[in-house]
Amino acid sequence: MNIGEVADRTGIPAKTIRYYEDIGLVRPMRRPNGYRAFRDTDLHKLAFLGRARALGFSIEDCRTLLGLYENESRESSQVKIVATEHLAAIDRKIAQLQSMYKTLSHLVDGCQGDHRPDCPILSDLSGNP
Amino acid sequence: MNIGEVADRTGIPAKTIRYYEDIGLVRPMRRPNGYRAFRDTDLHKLAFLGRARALGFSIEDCRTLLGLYENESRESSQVKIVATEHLAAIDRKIAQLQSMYKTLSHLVDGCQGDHRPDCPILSDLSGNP
DNA sequence: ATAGGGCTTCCAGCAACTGGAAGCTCAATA
DNA sequence: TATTGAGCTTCCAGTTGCTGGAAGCCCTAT
Repeated sequence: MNIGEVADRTGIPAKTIRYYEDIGLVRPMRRPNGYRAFRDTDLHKLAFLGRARALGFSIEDCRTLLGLYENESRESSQVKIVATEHLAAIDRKIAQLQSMYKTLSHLVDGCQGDHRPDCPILSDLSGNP
Repeated sequence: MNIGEVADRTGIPAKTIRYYEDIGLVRPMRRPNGYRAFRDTDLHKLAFLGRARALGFSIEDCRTLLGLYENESRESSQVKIVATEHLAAIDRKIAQLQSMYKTLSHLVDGCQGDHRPDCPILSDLSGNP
């Protein structure tokens, strides 16, 4: 399979697939003409990566997970640790965004949004109590 | 004021303050010895930036907001538009993270986390329905 | 005089791509 | 058969918002 078809089938842009090869996440064969030749295993790996990335795992986490996936003698606890830590990070991020949302939505609600310059958003940002 | 004191008082690292000068967000004066000399207005601007960044505004948004802040003839509607769009972006981000959280927490819950290799997290990532 | 801390600049690197240029290859058409 | 045009290749640069480090000047205190 050429890179274009792999891109179509996985939904991962060709550019990104090349990047993943660059950083050693996939190692497709090469044809005599220099084109990458993807096997089904490469396709599966890329689909795996696509799903892991969609769940927000970092590239390094993806590398780890892919390694565990291909390691017959893995222990599910190893996978669970990675996923649990990521889950906690997501949770922290959500909390942080919700805090921003809360603050900002109050400010926005208080802003008239008219032709006059007075604005509680700017007041708050400028340190006005 | 030297950069160190400004950093202490605003909580913004000196490195970051220099970076903000680089990209034109602040323009401190210079002493004859080459040191940056920050006035109170610079301090206020940096504090403003710190708060805006803490609310998740992008640097470009910060530039806009700072411009509006300093513009006597602004209209609060201009501020409100920037803030409202940012609020919507935060909302989208929260929704995305919550979706990830939901999926991943289900998978984590289903994982035994023991010495055996079987793991629903990897099964899911590998495309197992 | 010297030690230290603070200040300066510049260069590089992080994550995870993405865009673009220059150039080769291949399949299909005129 | 010659030539399009799409698809492939590599490499370099840029994105966002810093952050670290090196080399070197400045200032104060001992």
